[in-house]
Amino acid sequence: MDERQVITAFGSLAQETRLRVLRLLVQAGPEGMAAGAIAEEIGVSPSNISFHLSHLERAGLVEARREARSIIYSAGYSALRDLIRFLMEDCCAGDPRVVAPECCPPTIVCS
Amino acid sequence: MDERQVITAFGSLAQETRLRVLRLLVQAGPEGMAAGAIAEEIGVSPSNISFHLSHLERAGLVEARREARSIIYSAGYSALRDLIRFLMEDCCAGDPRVVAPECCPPTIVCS
DNA sequence: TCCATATTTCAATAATCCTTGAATTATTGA
DNA sequence: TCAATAATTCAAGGATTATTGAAATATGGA
Repeated sequence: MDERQVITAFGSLAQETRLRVLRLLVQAGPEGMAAGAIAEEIGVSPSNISFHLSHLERAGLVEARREARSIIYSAGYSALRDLIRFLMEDCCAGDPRVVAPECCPPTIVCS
Repeated sequence: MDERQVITAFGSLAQETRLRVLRLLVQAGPEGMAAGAIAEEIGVSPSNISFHLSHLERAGLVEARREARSIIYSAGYSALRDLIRFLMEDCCAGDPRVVAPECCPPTIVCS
């Protein structure tokens, strides 16, 4: 993941609708949700959700698959992982002497 | 950390100069760096680095302290932690049955 | 106090991004 | 094939944001 992709990804997350969509999909899990269901849940128009889902997809933060008439979106967990890695890379110059609890991102697990 | 703060924080990271500054400061560790040194390292004007450092500070992503004539900036590690937590909160609906490696952010430590 | 250093603030321009509704495409079932 | 559903694309607007250089503020040393 290069700098340009990371900037696009953070740009995606810096917007109310998209941030809500991504959290919704993170919570929904790998099964994902249809575009229409997302739009209804978030409370925006079809055209608007499409715009924001495209943005998130270009950033790699969500994945899309067709299922009958619907398009199902799910969170791009690996991109989220890469994003965090990019930010914290070589934290504290990798020097064990300055490693402190405040330097480290949390360990988060899904349960 | 509420939604508005999170959006401001991601907005901060969605810009080349600020992203580079934050990574530089994450790597520099808690000691931090003077504004002028950051500007020189990144290659931007004093006025420009000041604009971006203010943005990062408003977002809570960096902290500032005065030391003689310089103002020293350091990474706001706790805000970074909160950001990740906000994104991954209630991942996969907290259902252990759907927990999979792809749902979890990485465990990153500083060395 | 006076000067040099370090950084911030300000105003103006340029660029980017979000929203809206209408039109378009793709899929399914009658 | 025709109609209905699901989603995307397009163009125009209004709003937000980045960049620049000049002026202003704050600090430390002579």
